[in-house]
Amino acid sequence: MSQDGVDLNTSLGYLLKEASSALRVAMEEVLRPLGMNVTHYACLELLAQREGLSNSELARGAFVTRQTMNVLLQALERDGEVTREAPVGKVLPTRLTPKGRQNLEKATAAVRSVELRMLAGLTNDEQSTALHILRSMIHSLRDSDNA
Amino acid sequence: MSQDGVDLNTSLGYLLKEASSALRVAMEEVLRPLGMNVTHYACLELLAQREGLSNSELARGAFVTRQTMNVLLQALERDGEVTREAPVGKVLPTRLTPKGRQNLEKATAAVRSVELRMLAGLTNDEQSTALHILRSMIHSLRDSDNA
DNA sequence: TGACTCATGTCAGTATCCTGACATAGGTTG
DNA sequence: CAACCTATGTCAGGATACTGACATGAGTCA
Repeated sequence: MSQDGVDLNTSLGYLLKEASSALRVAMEEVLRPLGMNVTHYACLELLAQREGLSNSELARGAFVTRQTMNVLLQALERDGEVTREAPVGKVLPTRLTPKGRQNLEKATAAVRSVELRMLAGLTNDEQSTALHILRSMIHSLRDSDNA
Repeated sequence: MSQDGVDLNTSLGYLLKEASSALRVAMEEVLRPLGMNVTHYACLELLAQREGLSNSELARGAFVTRQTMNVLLQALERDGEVTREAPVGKVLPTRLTPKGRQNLEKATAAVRSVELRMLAGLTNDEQSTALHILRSMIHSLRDSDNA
């Protein structure tokens, strides 16, 4: 262990990864008792906010590939949490079932408690500043993605 | 695609994941031509900042398991980027070779350019605020990790 | 209308990382 | 000193996500 505070603690990139990792661990922790993982939860949350998203759209929103999201959706459909009925062309719009919506509710509560814990030491001003900063970072990184 | 800006964009947790994902993608992009990935780079950077770190310490610093870091270190040792000589008890301190240090230099430059791009739209004040905010989040999440 | 381009859903194969388990070294406590 | 507990390095096995590739539907342009 030796020391704990080194130069790396002044790197925004490293801290970003560390924070994201800590958040992921905390979320997995509260979602495991509910039989969910982060991708599973993200998928349901996305569907709750925008009904009828396609497989590809969900994949982008959850930061996984189409293939990964596809196997997840197959499992969710098998478990009766979502339905994928009428193909619009080649696109398969997905919708939450009552069961899926119910599962999501418990998960949302669990995840919200984690978010509140994460924001505990921050003022409202700091929170909105954080939103602004993160949006700026994302925008700057995406812009020259193809550089 | 339909709309792009939804309610999810006000969730700090989601934006954190999005930013981290974008940063990871951008880093992988610039590291690939150098024959590195993010974990590989993180390992070398950690060793440059603190000589003689053990496998477990490196794993924690790079946010992977001991096993994953171990196979990476074996590969790095085989390629002559690091050395693991005198076992202190059971601990195997790792050190950078000149070759490893040289590879790291190029990688650091590449990664720094990504970080600068990420911070392009932010003032100095915003950057230090971001450091403060991320540290607070990490601290709050870690505190009750065993809850 | 026909050719072209792009995005989608899906299949197969592979790489990557993690979980579980074990023996061992170090430190602590009685 | 001995018994415990923790942390380390390592091995095997399995889960998870990704890359590559294919055929199909939608939109565009001549």
